[in-house]
Amino acid sequence: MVSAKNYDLARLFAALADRTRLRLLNLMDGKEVCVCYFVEILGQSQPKVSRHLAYLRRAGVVAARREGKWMHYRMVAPQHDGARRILKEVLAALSEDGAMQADRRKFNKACCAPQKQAALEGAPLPAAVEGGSSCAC
Amino acid sequence: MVSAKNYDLARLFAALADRTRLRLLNLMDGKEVCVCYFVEILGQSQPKVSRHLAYLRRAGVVAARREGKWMHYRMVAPQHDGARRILKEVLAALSEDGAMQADRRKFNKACCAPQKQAALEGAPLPAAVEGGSSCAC
DNA sequence: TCCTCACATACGCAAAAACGAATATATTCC
DNA sequence: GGAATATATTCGTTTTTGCGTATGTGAGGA
Repeated sequence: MVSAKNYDLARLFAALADRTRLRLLNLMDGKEVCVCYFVEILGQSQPKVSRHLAYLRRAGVVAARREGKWMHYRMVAPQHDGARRILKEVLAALSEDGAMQADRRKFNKACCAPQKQAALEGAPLPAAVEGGSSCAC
Repeated sequence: MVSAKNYDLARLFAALADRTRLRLLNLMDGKEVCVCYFVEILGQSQPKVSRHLAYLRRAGVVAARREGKWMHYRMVAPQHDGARRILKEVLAALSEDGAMQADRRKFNKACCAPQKQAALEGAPLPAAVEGGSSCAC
């Protein structure tokens, strides 16, 4: 794929320059995830999560899809070669971070037994996105 | 080298989330550069350049060395494996950006004939840093 | 010692970002 | 149609960032 010229890297980094957004991206890695899961796993207020997702969407890093009452978010690979490579390294770095691993563990647990968490009763399960793997259960 | 645990990636990205700072890093790639060169090449005010260099220094991305009246800046490879890999991809991406290439060309021209630019008369030439290459003249 | 040069920092301001709280919107269910 | 649910957006405020301008600092030269 050919790189789009004049990609705004600074804008990409601004999107990455926030811990909450990095946590969201870490959870979205390889999966399409419902907002309610983000709220549950991060333990942050719904408006806060929603605002950060909107920021990522405006920066072109993620895309959203509606399914009934639920919204699913997934990462989108940038057209720009360099940006795509950077993002790949970012996700790799996140996967080695202790706090991010804790988020993933919590996510898997919730994903395997959503009925245990009142807020996730009936919510659509995260689904693997092309090239990614879903929950291990 | 072992990754330092709990590296603050968001902080790194904040340092990268500014076009002026990306231009500075692009020029510093593989070289140790005097502040006066930055000012000349970027065409920005000296306090502005100095402030952004200070920001990068506080973020641990660059280090400074005094030589008489002059200050030389160079990049420092982060201890953290992931951060180092990310930074490497960032520099690679920058090197493919049109505006960054223009900066580099201007830099090489000034470096080869500093006497042509009044502001660079007598200023110390950029020097290659370990693993980098200096000016091509 | 005083002046100049190269650079750093302080100050005041404007714009952007982040947040909690409240409210709006879209969809489903009854 | 009306209530309930999931999510988005707005509002007011506080914090952070970036900038121009002015000033401070350290080193070298006369």
